[in-house]
Amino acid sequence: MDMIKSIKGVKDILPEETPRWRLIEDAARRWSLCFGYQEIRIPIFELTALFARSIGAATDIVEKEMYTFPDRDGTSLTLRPEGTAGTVRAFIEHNRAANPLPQKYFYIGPMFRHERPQAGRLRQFHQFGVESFGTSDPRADVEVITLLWRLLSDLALPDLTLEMNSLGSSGDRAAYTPILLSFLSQREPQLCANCRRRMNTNPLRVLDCKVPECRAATEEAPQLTSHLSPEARLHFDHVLAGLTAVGVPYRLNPRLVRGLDYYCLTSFEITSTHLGAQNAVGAGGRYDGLVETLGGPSVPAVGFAVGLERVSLMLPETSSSFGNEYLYYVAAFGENGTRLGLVLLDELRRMGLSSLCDYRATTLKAHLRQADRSRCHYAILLGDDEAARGSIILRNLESKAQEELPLAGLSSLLKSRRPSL
RNA sequence: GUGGGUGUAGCUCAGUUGGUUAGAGCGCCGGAUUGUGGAUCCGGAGGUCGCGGGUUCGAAACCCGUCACUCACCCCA
Repeated sequence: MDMIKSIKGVKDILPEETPRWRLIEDAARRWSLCFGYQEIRIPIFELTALFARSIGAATDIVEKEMYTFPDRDGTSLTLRPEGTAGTVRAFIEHNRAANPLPQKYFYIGPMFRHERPQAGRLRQFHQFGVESFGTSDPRADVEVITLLWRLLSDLALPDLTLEMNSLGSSGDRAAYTPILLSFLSQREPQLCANCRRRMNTNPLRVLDCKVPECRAATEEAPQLTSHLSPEARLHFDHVLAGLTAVGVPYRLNPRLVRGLDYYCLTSFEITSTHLGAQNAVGAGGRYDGLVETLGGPSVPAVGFAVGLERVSLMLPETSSSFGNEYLYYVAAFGENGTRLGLVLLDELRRMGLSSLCDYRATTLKAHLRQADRSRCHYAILLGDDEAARGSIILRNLESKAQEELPLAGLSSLLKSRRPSL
């Protein structure tokens, strides 16, 4: 019979790796709560229309990357490709805008996109993201960017760069696009085939092309940031000034374009040179119109998302080299020792003292080998000799020091030695 | 969707111009040590050589196809 294997582009996170994932997730939760963001848990599937309407029907995500399937009654459902749409939907559905604003949420969980897997890109991947609702003040932009920067810095990720841009209002972009197009059409022969196609589909993306010839050809292209409305310009200046004030370093990147339709004004991305081609660790921006687009009140919002696989790829080994550790190994052997050991093991665990035993082992030697391998700090030796004396031998597995202790009340005694646990 | 690279033991990999029974290190199990772990020594288990077809007296090796993994394009976190 053929072995059933996992689906292309999905990964098992094995016990050896879960400690590093907990480290990342714990840091994300800690920093979020510290900044006043509260956790929200939303479904991993939604009506397809939600994503089509929010992300943009013409984007790659919606056009060809969604896991979409019919429910039994025929309605089209989709595994979430990102977290903002569902968070906004929940915000509207529960009429959260009737509660005092601002409201700040964060989420952690799996997302799904049907792409060809490569380094740092999977079909099921994990994102941590935040959404700040109700504040159009640029300090809200500064806050989410600062949260992202503090988190990634805390995790000691190497060589991070924060890139900043402003996409202006939708009106600004509408006014700018023809200006850009007239420039591009002059240079069209120098552009790559992809960019000539992009001129029709998404002209802003031409500025973001990696092909050197395209970069050279667009070197002197008119920049969106020099065609911003006064309000958008002022907002952007305040965001940049705020970042400087709190000491978050950034680099202006006028070519930075976000792929999702709902972004406006502030747009940012944090990249690292340690990631291969998919070099964005986290990215986000402002999306003031999205809540209204999805049928809610007019509520400004700003947020970001972080790719946790990419964080994990960059996480220094030193900060995650610990494995799972346990306190006690109960080496119970012999007829009476085995019987008493079963009860002792349970008593230790009820005290909250992590304890292991390999029930296959019948000799002390085999027990100690298991105790060593399983990273326990102490072994509790309980054979028939000890059983007859009503005692155990507590062995420190690092120092090899042993002491004999009474079996009665042992778990309480050991607990009192480690009150912090 | 398009292109490149790689598929041999649980893991990392050798395997000569095609030649007998496919190897090593690590890991695993056991013994040396019948109540004391990690070190050492000895032994053992573990393989459809990704899969299918072809060439050949003979294929892990050569050819064709296919699948998987991987990197990159596209796009994105």
